[in-house]
Amino acid sequence: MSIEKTSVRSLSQTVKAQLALRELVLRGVLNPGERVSELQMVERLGVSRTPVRMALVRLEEEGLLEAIPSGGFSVKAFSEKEVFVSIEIRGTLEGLAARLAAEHGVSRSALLDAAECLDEIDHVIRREMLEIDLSQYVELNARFHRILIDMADSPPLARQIERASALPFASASALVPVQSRSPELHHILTVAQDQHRCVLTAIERREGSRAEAIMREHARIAHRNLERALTNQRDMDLVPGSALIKRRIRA
Amino acid sequence: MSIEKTSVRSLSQTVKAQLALRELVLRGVLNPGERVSELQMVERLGVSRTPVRMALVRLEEEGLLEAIPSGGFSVKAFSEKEVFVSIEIRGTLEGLAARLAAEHGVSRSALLDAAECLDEIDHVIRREMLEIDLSQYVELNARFHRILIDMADSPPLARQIERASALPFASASALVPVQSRSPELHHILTVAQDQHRCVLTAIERREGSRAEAIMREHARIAHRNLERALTNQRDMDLVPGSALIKRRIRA
DNA sequence: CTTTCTCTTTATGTATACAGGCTGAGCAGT
DNA sequence: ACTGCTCAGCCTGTATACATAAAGAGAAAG
Repeated sequence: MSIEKTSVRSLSQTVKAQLALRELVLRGVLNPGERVSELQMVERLGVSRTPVRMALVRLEEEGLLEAIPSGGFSVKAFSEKEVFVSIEIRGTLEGLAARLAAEHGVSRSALLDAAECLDEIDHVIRREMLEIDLSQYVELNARFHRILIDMADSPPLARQIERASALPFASASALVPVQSRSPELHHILTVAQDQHRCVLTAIERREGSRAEAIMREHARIAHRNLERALTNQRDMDLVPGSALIKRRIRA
Repeated sequence: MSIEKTSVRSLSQTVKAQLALRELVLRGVLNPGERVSELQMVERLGVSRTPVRMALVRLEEEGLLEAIPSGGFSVKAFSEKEVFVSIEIRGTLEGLAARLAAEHGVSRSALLDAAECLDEIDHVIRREMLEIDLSQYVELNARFHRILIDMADSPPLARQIERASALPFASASALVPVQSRSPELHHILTVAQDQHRCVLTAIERREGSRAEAIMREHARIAHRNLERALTNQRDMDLVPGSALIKRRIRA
């Protein structure tokens, strides 16, 4: 988020390489399965081998690359099923976070922060039926999810969720833009926002099991969005990292 | 497992450094919070800076180290709560795996493999009431959990579980040895084994929700073991990575 | 006696040279 | 024409030199 504001000059070579390389992978410039040669990246990114190497290791950790047994890395390919499971994993972990938050109880101020965030989302959704500012929604949605994870107050869980969300198509608001051309857009956002409200209420009332169930179901909205994109080819460009998904022939 | 058989000579310098460094951290030679200097490790491990650096990055990914903002890494410290949550995360993910396996359905041969493994565990447990070979139990237990994860047939999930189990005290059979001196040993193993049987039955019958619940509860046996070790100081040496856990004063 | 500033020491980040192994192309033999 | 082998090119793993930034010690000033 705020890291974007940092000037490119101030970034370390490693971070620079990591960002550039991730972009290359996500945009599909590097094809899935293809080997990523260090030297080629050296001349393409303009940094030396050491930072490139570092970036490769970190991108493997992120799940965008995979290690080749004989050495080096290749661009990872994902089956449709793997994408669905990745979303399910994220939802499950967020569900756990919501349950922990509910069971431990959370501070008044955290609840107020969350509620305020939801009010802002309401404002974005209801402003006018048409022309919803999706980028604003995406940002607020991400913020709400972040608040929720903070409520769990468990660094290991936060870390694990972060890892699960590192896959470009698995993060909380990655697939929201898929609906941008859909007539159901307003409908789906309304449902999602209701889940937001419900989970917050559940946490407030210490209803752990309910909070967990809601967050799981909430993540499945992403399933639907993905399903939509897989059916309507033209919506696939709205899916981040779609270049990595190996399409199956669909009836 | 089988990697242990590989001669040290054949291992890459990076892997060698990684193993040695992990050992140093786990045995508490390096204290939590302490900075891990590359150069010191170079002379202690007998490899050059590059592999040491690589090992540091990988151990950070494992969760044993954490990056220092100004550069470098330090040994991570875990609160008791964080350890409990780490176990809960592992259990939750294994629960998801069990549910997926149940819902997708599993091949006959996988079910037979699992059943055979459980028979072997029975054999170990029932052999004689006293003197159970715990190391054998630990290995078979790990094998069963592995089979279960394979049943889910989801590389992303397997990967995530692997990550969650990377923390030394969070893995499936890490805390089993804590009971070695306990009179309840046989009792607890019996209960755990029953859960193994039940989850397998649930998967076979496609009872996804039940399979999930059982695996979650199964992981909570580790909670109990940890609680025991935290109460009885003398059992703490049986907890892997206990050096990393910052004890709270207990009433 | 405490505090602050400076200087020295040492840490990491980066670049690059070197060695060993893998891959693939081309050639020879069947 | 096909198959197997050899060799060359390239790629990664490793070591190390250099630059820059941080941390700590020591001295001087308040």
